[in-house]
Amino acid sequence: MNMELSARRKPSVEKSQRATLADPADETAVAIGLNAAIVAVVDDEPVALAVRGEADSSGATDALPFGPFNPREHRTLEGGLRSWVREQTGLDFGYAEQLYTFADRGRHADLEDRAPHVVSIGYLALTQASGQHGLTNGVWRTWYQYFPWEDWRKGRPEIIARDIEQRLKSWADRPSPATTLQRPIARADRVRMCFGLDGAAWDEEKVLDRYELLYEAGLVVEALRDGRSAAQAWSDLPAFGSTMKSDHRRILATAIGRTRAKIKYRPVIFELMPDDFTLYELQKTVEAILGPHLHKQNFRRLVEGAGLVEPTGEVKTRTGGRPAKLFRFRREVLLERPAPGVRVSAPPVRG
Amino acid sequence: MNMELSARRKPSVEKSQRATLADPADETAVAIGLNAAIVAVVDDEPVALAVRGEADSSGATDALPFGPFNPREHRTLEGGLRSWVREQTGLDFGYAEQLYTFADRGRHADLEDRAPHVVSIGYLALTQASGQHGLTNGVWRTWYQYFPWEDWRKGRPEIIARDIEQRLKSWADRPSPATTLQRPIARADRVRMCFGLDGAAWDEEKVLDRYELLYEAGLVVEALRDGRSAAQAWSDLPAFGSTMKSDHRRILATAIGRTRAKIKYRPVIFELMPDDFTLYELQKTVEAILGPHLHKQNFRRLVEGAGLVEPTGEVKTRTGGRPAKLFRFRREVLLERPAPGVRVSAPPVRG
DNA sequence: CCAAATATACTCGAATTGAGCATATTTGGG
DNA sequence: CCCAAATATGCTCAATTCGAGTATATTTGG
Repeated sequence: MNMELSARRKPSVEKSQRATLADPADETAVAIGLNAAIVAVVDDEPVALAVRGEADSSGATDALPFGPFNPREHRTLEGGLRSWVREQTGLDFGYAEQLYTFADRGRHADLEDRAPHVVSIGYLALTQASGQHGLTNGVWRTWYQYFPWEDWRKGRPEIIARDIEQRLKSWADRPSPATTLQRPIARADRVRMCFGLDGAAWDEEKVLDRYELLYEAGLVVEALRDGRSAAQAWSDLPAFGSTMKSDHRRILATAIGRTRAKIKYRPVIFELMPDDFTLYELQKTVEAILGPHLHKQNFRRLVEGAGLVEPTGEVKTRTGGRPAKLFRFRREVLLERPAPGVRVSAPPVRG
Repeated sequence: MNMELSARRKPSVEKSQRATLADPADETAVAIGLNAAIVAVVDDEPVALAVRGEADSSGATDALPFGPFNPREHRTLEGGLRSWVREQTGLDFGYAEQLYTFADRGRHADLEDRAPHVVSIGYLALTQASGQHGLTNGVWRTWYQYFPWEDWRKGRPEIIARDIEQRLKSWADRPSPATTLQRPIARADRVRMCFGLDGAAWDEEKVLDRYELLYEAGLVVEALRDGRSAAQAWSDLPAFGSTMKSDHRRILATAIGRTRAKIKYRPVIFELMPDDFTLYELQKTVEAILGPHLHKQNFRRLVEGAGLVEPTGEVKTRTGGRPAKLFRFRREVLLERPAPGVRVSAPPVRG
């Protein structure tokens, strides 16, 4: 969020609107990387598709499927992304949306002005992991391998109290190098809000905020790799989740946060489901994404009442109890409500 | 949303991860344009900052402040954007967020493979129009100059029934060139949902969807400029709002939609307000953004009850009636609630 | 046939929301 | 000075939604 670097050159308004955009070989030329965070749910576990790349300077080998955008070959950004993913993993996914465009990575290298200028565009894709897709390469990895502090399925994850809380608080107490004018919320408050400490509520959507806080505090190895000064202040750090190549873990954090937010107001949860499913299977999938447990009876009332599903007439018998009716996504809901989604409000979990 | 173009070249996974990203002078090099949709509210009218550029092929002269991202000069994308805006307009804005990265523009030209490969990153900025800012260039233009169908302040705008509805419906009845497999929602349903026709509810957030529908149907002049076939099927078209250079109107549509959505769950409305304000002034600003009218007493209950504001102790006397208490934004709300915003639910306006 | 497990139906009080009525305090005109 | 008009503010009330619990139905496995 800091800016202001160059008032050195001052082209006129007209010049800026005419000149440089026309010649991609000049100093404003950059390469664009397309990156796919492909999300699925396998056995009630939220996963993302990772490929193995070469080890980079930090030793990271996991990467998201990615490749450069080539405007000669790719008609659209999303089309280019699909080509790369198909080529690298054999997967054809259905739903995709753009997440964010990152250009700030490798700041350390950038300052020395010899790094390639690469801009990353992150995408979120949702798919069914099992089924007809011909996955030829890549492996489904649980989210929590990269973000153990996001795993609230068995209550507050230990790593927060054991490894994170004290370090972040001590980082918050260190004087901030930048003036606080540009940063309206104090570090200590950000720590408290992001991680639900000292009575604040845990917000499962703030995945990116939490990752960036750990990055700023130098607690994830990417910070060390990028030469952030905060990272050098620690010694004997435990691992704060597996790392990934480049800024891929940041992109995955963005994807997880977006997924958690989006299923609440768009029926994208069904991208992760088979055609027919029981309401409890649907609930388990929602809980895999969101974390905390929902009230079963109310979930059913919610999802049926909103017209999101309709019974197929079949039942699934091997449930271990009374057979469950099978449902399918009711597509007509898209024509009826402006923002149909699984409007669950998880009970506030506080710390 | 169509894709799949090239399976011509098939580099291996390893090659794709190593080669091209490193050399920005190769065929994957593109120029990045930074574009700012700067939003304010002037006299209860929602406005955006426009600059005058040279007329392009369609005769458009209005543009958003913009300029190329230069990775040597600009440390971050947002920093580059702020430099360009300051240089072109003299304005320093506070709040900014990234909107979307567009690369599909000028499809016609792209096919002939001689257009520069430019990727546009759109940003939304919110600011107070009046006040200390030294605006040296550029002019505040009402949103509705570019999007007259979005102006519901006096009920449903005439242009929908007079110029849009029939044309869109006749376009929807024409056979679609692409197979419908990729496009799960039929044209007629999209028309109905986007514009709130035939009993569907008007959703003020779908600004981009509406613009893109008009673009696909060839009803905005950008479609003609880009050589879209649908645009050539019409004769004697009335003007569907003022056009803008390049894809700037699309970016502005994205900005308006995002602003309308965001004030409901983040306290960004206060970026548009002076420090002290009455609750009715706040309500008028919200209504300038969202359109329909809110229930005054409930708005007050909502905004006070949510802890978004606190009284300053002063009153504003020249209201034409009983003096109104002055309020200010209560920043502490950021530390209390995960998603504080003006959670207004406008009454469903149907057509 | 029964216990355990699961699915499904229904109830009930609390909280939120939509809408309107009532009261308070100004200004401006006779 | 008094009153009507205009605006601000306080309060009520019914409808709806929400969180949580109880009750019933239908299976499987011993």
